[in-house]
Amino acid sequence: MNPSSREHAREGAKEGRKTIRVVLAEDQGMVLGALAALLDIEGDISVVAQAHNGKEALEAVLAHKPDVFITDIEMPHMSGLDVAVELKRRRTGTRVVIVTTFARSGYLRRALEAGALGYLLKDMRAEELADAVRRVHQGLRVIHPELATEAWGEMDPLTDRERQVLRLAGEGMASGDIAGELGLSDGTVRNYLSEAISKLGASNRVEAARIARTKGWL
Amino acid sequence: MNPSSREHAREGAKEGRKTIRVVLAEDQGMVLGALAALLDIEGDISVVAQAHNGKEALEAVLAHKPDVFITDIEMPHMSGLDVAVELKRRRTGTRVVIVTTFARSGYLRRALEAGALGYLLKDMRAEELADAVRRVHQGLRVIHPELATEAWGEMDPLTDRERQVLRLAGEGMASGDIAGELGLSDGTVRNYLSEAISKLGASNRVEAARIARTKGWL
DNA sequence: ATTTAGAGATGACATTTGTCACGGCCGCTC
DNA sequence: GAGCGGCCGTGACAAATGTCATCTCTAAAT
Repeated sequence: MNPSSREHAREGAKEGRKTIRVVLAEDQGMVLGALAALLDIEGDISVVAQAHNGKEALEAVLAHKPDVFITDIEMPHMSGLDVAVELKRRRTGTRVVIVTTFARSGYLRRALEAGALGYLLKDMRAEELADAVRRVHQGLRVIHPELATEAWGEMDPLTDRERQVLRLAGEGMASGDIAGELGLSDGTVRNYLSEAISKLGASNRVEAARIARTKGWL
Repeated sequence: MNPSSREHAREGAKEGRKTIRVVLAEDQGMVLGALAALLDIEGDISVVAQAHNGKEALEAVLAHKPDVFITDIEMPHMSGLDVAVELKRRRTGTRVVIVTTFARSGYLRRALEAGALGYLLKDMRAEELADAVRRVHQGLRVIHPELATEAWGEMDPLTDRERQVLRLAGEGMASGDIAGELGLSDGTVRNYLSEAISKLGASNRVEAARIARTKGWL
């Protein structure tokens, strides 16, 4: 926030061997633009493309081959995690930094499995972002401190069906409707819900859905 | 209101225009810093203070007497709407711009009642923010286009009790627990819920809570 | 080959939830 | 003063929900 300490000379914007090329993805246009502005202030970082959703993001990364790809998780069309998985599969050398609102163990685990090097929360100080980008660019891992420590193991105990049923129940659908939607019997749906409620230590479907949601399992 | 305290008549801006002094409030540190960076790029806008929550924001506005106050809604301690209400009560001349994720009619209505001149959504293009600030500074009203049109009347049909009960029910609490929490009878709680469900055209408490939440009535 | 686990189902049962009809008590307004 | 609407309660009833035991079938793991 002090523009006076800008001793990075502008001498070699192009030939300067050290500019880190970045692609940014974030669905909220205002935040996207603001983050780009924030990073562009830094002399050694250059935002080469911005994307408003997962599909655009994937295309942008493949087209520009940036050093670092910074992405939100919850976006239309394709989540940031999905994009990370796809990039890992394609073996692009791009390092991935996840920037999200949610401190959910499930998200962090999936991010690391997808090969992301950075996982940061949006309530971090803005000044630390550029530094995190530099660290990740060097191949270092940067995890938000509150998440890095802890026994953030807590595996998801739900089976696919349980998760599926619980998600619909959390939206307010009745057991019968869920059964119809998934082609199951009414009793089966109630069984799955009962199991999920018990596994999560809840006392009804709504609380169970709430718990699963906050853990990032839904 | 004619505050002639123009001691800050710095002429850093190339044009003859005086700089617009802004206080920013937003709970996510990264977004806060990024928006500040975005605005500081503009020659005629200067961010004089940043706040991470409602209480800080109120103090900052009272201390700095900015031309424009830009704030998120959902923040710890005090919501942006609460701050706006308090500023109106104290008759500070500061113009208020709400910047939020949520396109909820209830929020918009309350913002306008609180005297806010701007109501913008975060998925707007970032470039438009500075322009909105300038417009609001001139006393013009700037409402996000998608909200400005439409029959965004849709008054909240819920009574205080119904809202209160529905909020707890939406968290997963059982009727009996809600009754205990609010010092009511079990049957009364069920009556309120039944009323709310009927008013909102839902078919159960969960759906009712979901509907109320998306409308900004909860 | 045997065990284990997920998916799917049924029937029975107790509890919770949603609805309705009907009271009462306030405070406001016409 | 009568009427209205919010608030609070009761009792009764139907429907939805949650729990349990028990059963089949299939695909993996030991």
